[in-house]
Amino acid sequence: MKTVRYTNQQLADTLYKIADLLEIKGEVIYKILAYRKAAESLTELPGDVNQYWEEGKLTDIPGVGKAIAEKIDELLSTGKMEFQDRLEAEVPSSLVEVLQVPDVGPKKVALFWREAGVTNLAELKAAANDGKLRDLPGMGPKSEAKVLAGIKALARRTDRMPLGKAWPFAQELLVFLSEIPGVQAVEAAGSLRRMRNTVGDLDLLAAAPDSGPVMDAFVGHPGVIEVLGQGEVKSSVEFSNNVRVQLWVHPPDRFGTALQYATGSKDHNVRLRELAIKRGLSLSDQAFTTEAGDEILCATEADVYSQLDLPMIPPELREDRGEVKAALTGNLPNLIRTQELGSELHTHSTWSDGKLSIREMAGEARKRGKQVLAITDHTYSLGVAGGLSVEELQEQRVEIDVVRDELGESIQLLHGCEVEIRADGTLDYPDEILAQLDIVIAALHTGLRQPRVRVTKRLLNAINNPHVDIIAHPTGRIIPNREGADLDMGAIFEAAAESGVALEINAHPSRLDLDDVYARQAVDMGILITVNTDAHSASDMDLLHFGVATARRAWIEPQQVINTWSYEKLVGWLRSRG
DNA sequence: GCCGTTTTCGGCCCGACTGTTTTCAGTCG
Repeated sequence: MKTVRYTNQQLADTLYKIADLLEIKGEVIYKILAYRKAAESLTELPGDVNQYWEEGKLTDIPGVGKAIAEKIDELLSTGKMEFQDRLEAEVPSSLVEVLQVPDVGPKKVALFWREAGVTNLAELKAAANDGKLRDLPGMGPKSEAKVLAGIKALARRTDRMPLGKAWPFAQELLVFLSEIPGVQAVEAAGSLRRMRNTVGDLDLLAAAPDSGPVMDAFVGHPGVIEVLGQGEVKSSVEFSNNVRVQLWVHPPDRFGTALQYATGSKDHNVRLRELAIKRGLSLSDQAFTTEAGDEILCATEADVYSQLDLPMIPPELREDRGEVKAALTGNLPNLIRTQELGSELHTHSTWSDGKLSIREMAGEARKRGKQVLAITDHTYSLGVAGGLSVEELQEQRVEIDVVRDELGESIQLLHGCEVEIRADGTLDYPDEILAQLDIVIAALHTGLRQPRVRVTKRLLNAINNPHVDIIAHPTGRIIPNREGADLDMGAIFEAAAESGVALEINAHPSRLDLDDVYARQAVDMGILITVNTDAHSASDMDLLHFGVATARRAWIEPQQVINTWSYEKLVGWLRSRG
């Protein structure tokens, strides 16, 4: 009998904590890594862990074997885990916060705990201030000062930043780097290059024959407030906006291995190293090395992959989600590209909360090479966004027709709406009004905190309405502050597959909703995807590539996304839906 | 503790940087 409900994330957090405590305790590293791997796997799991548990399929989760499955089972059945309780009796769990301090790892935490009686952050700070750490083995005045600096850094450390913040800042720094004399190439690496929806530290690379002057110029950037480290190959700094940036500088003939290494992900790189080892090679950020000790240099990433007899794997796929196997067997997807999206199907005008008129939006869309633009303003329940009444919608239709006449064939305008799914699950316009529109998008904006069953039912109502063509930003999450609604995604996907409605990947970097994991699950079930900017202004239209990146992370190919279809095919599909 | 197109046992990436050391340990990515 089930007594406790844990979300995937809560369970993952428990496993992460166990890993931290084991590490402080001094367990063998591979046991710790196993717990972390299982935790990471849970955070990425598309389905609900409770369902795996109910079906007795916990060990189907990658990284979850017999031992961890038993512990999860105990926790979900009884709400307790004896292993964890015993561990916490042995190692104070408040030491986990001490482990968060930069430059303080498990060995130091154990040292401070066992030798100086430190059990939490406050005690660590007091001990460092009192000069009690400097005389411990392996410590000294500099290390003690580093602990205090680390505590300060921890206090001001912000969480991972949204991609929408990291991206423009990285572009700015890349321009700065590219202008340093001697620099031949620059590139952003890390999770930014893989286009994860949030980014921790920025990882940047420069190719230059002589790294010294580049490093000097980098740490001398006017925005740098602290140099955390500076070496020949790597330097690390903190900027005044609290963003930490690492720069690697490699000679041009080693740029390929360096870029591949720095792009990650860690797990993807592990897979590549395994392949290298099978070929008698070891792979590092510097080069391949043969067993005889000879180096094989790679100037480009394509060289790195080709050395392993692999096609180039796009950065967005490098998450160890089967991409290496797919590459080996010639089954990499033909990933969608931004320029293939000829239609923008979710935009707003001054009729509701947009900044531009219909005429101006059409001009901006045309400027960006669009052949089709749908105007989909909010409906009246969403008062804060100036939603349209039925009468206003009819007036808007008149204006659409006028602009259509002006534009001729240069761009096709669709008249639609983003119809509100009300708190009771009904839609804002009656069916006969929806039927008159070229395209209907339905979306949740309110009542996102309703209980799972209720909020899921609202969305199902919309999916099952024959006039609804698209579900916009399905979960309603806002990065980084707002969790999405507690939806039963399994039920949502089944209904969407059945009704043929398209699910949106909203391209705004604060949404990216559906996320990559859900989107991949959706297309695997044959559900159509639409990628839209939800533009409220001209500049919003330039955010499309974030949505496309999310689609690429979901292994999505062009034909699965309705925005790539010809106008005729798109309209045919819309008409067939009533 | 997990895992298997060489394996059910024996692996599990590896190098840069820093501060403490006189050759290495800890941390990080």
